Amino acid sequence: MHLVPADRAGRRTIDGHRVCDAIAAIGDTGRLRTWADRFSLLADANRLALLLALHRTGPLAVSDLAVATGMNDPAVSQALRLLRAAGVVAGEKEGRVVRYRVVDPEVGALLGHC
Amino acid sequence: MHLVPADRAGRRTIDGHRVCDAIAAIGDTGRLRTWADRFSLLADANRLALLLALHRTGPLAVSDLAVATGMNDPAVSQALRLLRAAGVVAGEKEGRVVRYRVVDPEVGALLGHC
DNA sequence: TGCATAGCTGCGTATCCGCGCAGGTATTCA
DNA sequence: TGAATACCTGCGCGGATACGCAGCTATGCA
Repeated sequence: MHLVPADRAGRRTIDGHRVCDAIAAIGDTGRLRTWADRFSLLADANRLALLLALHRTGPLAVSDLAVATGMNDPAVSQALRLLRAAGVVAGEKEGRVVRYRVVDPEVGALLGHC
Repeated sequence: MHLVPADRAGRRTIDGHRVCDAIAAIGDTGRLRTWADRFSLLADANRLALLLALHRTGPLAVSDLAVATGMNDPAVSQALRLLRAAGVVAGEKEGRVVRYRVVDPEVGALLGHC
């Protein structure tokens, strides 16, 4: 049960076994980063507004999102680009209109809490 | 059904009624900010590690959290101060040791997803 | 073909935030 | 009483980022 990495093994602890439990509870670093990044996408009020609108009312065009949130279109575009790069939303082009929707089920579940 | 504020009423829309639906879906601005702030607390890998450790293994001392996460104690203290100010965690002093735990049920529910 | 609209991109800036470092306070024990 | 320990705080820096502005591309229509 020596889950403490070698570079921290010399440090004093209060409850050694609970430290090991905590390390096990934290789990893989990559998984941790993935979730932190996911939460980071929801941590901005404007992005959260966009995602809630898409999650609850279905596919919406960029202009409509801009009007609904009070942002101007470059800001909406930039936010959507970020979310699209993260695989959270996807856009479907119909003529010169692009309608976005939420495609990440994990994020969808988180949005269900708000 | 004129949910569009006066200052944006002049802007063009693709689907006017869906814009109103979206505004209703976004809801109150204050509630939006509250949730964005909540997600913001989970958006940092180190804070998320602290919270997961506390959530899954119960009360832990600051030093033990520092060893478990690889942070040094000032960083842990500062993170815990932030979380305590937000009402997410609470510390109980026993002698010269302070053990923290998660007290916000909303955040606890979010941590259950990771 | 010419014009208007929907959406995207690059740039510069202002802001925020997490962390390391040094030092301070409180509690325990010899 | 003095030393060691657990925790907290202030300061300063480096990095990330969200937004406004200007300009670009693509599609539809007269």
